[in-house]
Amino acid sequence: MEVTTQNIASKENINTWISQIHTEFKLAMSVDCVIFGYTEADLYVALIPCNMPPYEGDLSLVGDLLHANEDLDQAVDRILWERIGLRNVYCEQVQVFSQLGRHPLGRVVTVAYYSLIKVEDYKKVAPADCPLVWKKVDEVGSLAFDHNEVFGLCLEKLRRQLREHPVGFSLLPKKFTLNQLQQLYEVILNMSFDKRNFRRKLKAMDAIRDVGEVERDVRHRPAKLYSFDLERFEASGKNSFV
Amino acid sequence: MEVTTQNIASKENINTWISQIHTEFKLAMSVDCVIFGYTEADLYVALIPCNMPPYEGDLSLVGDLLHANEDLDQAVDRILWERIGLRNVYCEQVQVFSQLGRHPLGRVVTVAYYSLIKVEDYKKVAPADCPLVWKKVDEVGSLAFDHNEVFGLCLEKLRRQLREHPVGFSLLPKKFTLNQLQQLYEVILNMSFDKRNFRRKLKAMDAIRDVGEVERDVRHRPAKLYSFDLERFEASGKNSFV
DNA sequence: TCAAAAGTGTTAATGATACACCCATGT
DNA sequence: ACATGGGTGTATCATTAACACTTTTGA
Repeated sequence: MEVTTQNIASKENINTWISQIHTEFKLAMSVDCVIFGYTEADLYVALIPCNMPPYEGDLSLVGDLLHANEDLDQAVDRILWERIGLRNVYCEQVQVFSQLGRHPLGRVVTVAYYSLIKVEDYKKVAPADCPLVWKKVDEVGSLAFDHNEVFGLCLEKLRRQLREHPVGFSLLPKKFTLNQLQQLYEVILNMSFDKRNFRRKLKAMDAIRDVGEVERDVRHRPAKLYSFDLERFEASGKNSFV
Repeated sequence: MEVTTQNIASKENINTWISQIHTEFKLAMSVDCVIFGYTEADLYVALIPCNMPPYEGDLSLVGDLLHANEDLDQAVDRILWERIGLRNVYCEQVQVFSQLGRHPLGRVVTVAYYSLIKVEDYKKVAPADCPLVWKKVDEVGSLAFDHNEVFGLCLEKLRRQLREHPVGFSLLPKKFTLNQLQQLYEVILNMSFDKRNFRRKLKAMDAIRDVGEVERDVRHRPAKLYSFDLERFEASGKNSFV
């Protein structure tokens, strides 16, 4: 930290604020969603062809401008509804990108969010004319704008959150087997876990509850079903999943 | 996650974007800085009296509008220079607050940052007419706008970062004693550590280097001086301080 | 010689990792 | 009966937490 002589701002008053807010500013905000799509085999990200010079032909994240009558969280919900056809999707704000010149058409400050959906849920409601492209997260090529940076940060944050918070359960049925849960962690984190250690740790977390049922119609020993128990997890004060 | 029928957005094209960016939007962005001031005894936060109805008389965080020719990081640097008289201050972006109606004068979306300075550095350059008020972080009362929420999140993030990243060294002289370092962790995290365990852990991190000197002019056994060694720390791949 | 803070090791408890076999079901 | 995935326990190692005395300097 450098210490130098002072340079005090001229004091603003209400009138300068009002005039600045209403006249000086012509700035747009957008939201860019890193929509992660989960399957039991892989983690994907939703991309769309970009039609804006100079990025025509590249893929970009799914985004839109913030409207005047909504806050950012509402904008994310709207975008997911309009583009993906899903509501009540798990979302997290990640970071703001405000670099001058990041958008070719003018001053657009964007806020990155990630969200988590099941690809199968999307498939049920996917529009025929929808240009969405799903790429495996480790096969994302060069994206439009600064979207590679945005994507990278969101993937990092997703993985950090998954390790420390009960984030993944929105991707499983209400009742799930422990193997489904482990598979989810393995796919998203791109690593593998020892089955016994994974189970021991998970049970010690007080986050899941045996619902007393088992799988049906499998041609092997049926697995017990569990459900996520948010109350018990929060009461236990434990943290950090794996 | 709820799956329902689709509601596809009408496709936008470049022209709609351009017109939206340039006409629909009249939105201001601001930066609110949670400026943490460190002394060897306490952690403070810098506040200023608010002169904006309906919050006249309350204290608020130090903030300003984002100017047209700067990005957010630059705005933070400018604010710290104008208000505090310091440059090259450690800063981290924390979160965006975009709730409708959060600002009484219009649509202002704010981005929260925290920054770390030494109170003594500020005192050297503090302007006589400057209305800055330093409050201990656990004695912050009710603040203007949504600034209590902003402050709380920034304090949380500071503490998380301090535990996991080499953040605190900007608050110490280039050469410091291990007790100074421990005191810093204790003050910011508001907890105490065992001296031997703290040292063992810190040395195991490969983050500090004995510079072969000792304190002068103390009326007790002089402590060895250490310096932070960023290169060695990054090379070691270790993480998580305490 | 006294006051004041610096410095240093060991033990116990806890948590993490590695590892292999039997079980229940459908076909 | 066999193929398939489900389910379980123990031993080792690494990490963390608790704890008290001697050392060096200035006054």
